[in-house]
Amino acid sequence: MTSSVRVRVAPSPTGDPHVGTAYQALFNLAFARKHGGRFILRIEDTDRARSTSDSERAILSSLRWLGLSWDEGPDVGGPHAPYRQSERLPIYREHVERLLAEGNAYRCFCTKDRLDQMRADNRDKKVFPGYDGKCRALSSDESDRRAASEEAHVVRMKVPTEGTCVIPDVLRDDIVKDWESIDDQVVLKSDGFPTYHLANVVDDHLMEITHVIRGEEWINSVPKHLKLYEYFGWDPPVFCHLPLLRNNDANKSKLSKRKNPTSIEYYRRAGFLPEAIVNFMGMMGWTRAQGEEKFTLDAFIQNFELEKLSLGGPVFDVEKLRWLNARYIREDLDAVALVDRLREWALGPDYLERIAPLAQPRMETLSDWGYLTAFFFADAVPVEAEDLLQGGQDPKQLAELFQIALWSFERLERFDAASLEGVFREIADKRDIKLRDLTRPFYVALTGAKASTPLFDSAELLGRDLVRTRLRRAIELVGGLSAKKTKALDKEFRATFGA
RNA sequence: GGCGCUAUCGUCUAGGGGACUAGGACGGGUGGUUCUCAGCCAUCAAACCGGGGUUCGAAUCCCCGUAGCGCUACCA
Repeated sequence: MTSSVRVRVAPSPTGDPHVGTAYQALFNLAFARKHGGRFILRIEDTDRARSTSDSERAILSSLRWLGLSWDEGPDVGGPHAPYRQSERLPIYREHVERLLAEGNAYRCFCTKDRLDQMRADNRDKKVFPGYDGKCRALSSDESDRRAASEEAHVVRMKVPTEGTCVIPDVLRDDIVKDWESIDDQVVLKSDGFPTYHLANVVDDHLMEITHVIRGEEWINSVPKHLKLYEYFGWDPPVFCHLPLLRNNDANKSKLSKRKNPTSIEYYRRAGFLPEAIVNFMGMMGWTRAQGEEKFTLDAFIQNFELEKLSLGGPVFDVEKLRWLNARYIREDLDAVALVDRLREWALGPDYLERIAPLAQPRMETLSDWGYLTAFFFADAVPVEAEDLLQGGQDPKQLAELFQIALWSFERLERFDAASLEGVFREIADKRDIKLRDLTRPFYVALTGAKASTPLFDSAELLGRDLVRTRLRRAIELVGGLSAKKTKALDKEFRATFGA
């Protein structure tokens, strides 16, 4: 019947490579391989403000490191290139024109203020806060005239105002939603870029995607997508919405970097093996009844059955990952292979030669290398609260300083020594603390030692993820920050350090 | 607030009307092995969210609650 299976993972390059992306990539890949189909990587960089090429590079390299390889993608090409949405703008434009011409979409000239006001009102009235359709009523003459005079506008698709829509899903019973609860979605932004919904549908069709396997957060958007398929006269793909990975906190909220390391890069730096990570992600979905939990990617693919996935959002439990990782180290590597892995990981010349200049001035003998640089090769570093508080620091204030630094680091475009120094100088200035008094506890938090290699350079080499994890741990060590306190501090931070 | 999804040990899960005294794994406890530790072995504690139905029989099907999550953007 249908042509062969084609699936895709479509990350948005707006941050660190997320384990959730890898999780979805794994399930898509397994489904494709199981059915002899193709697995495609598409970059959804339609958010001009947030997308970066650094992020795209990092995502590609992380997925490749995990061994989740794709058959078509921006780097390897394929019959439906380009695979980067920012390079497909004319295609989207053309489809938007068609929607407009056929009366299935309209230009909307409403201002942000008006929309905000409208949503606030609707929310107060406790009704669905969607777009009220003001510009839907515009005559085509007026719409054309205003567009011709270059008045800023978006294009919205028309969504029915009554009746119901059925969302089919491989893993659930049909989901029924009232059209009334669905917005006239913006499909083309005022900057000429498409929104996710339009670009996604157009590309999935053009790239002949047969099964859309993606995160649960998209379920509520399916009606809009189905409508677009209908407007274009296309057959929709099969939908399958995967549960979202969760934090190990009280509420089990959607996995977020505020609470957990979510960057694949962190796990790499912390010394996890790619095959263990992939195995672990495979375990989150189902396990064989009495069976072995350690399995290769090939075995996972052999036994893969999309329909058997369990739907409760799994907690990403690093403890269990550690256990699995330990088994891979013990059971799958001999001494030679282990040394190879270590070299690949951090004991190769690239990393060592960057550390060397920092350690060298402080070495009396070669053997000093060990204690001077140990923290570069660690995940967590052994620190006690009293080490952090030496010099009579107030624990609460110190926790705040760590947190402020953490937030400042997140805003940094480049995580390099110069930028880091800038952050510390700014904090010292704004908080009226001498730079050396400010930095002292950071040495301890990051290196586990009172004296060590220079802070800014060391932090750069450590990288964002390890720095973040160690600072977060330091905050906990000195007593933590309550949710309330964090909120207040965040407000103060935005006020003093700029929004 | 509205709408949607989900619900088995602390965690990942098995289970799809009787085989459930609810199984496995992580983590935890105890004991053994070992020069220490890790490992390994043995062993213990630990769950069907609540309430109603349906049925001879329900973790499994239905309904109602509750809770968690998600969506509710010119972010994806």
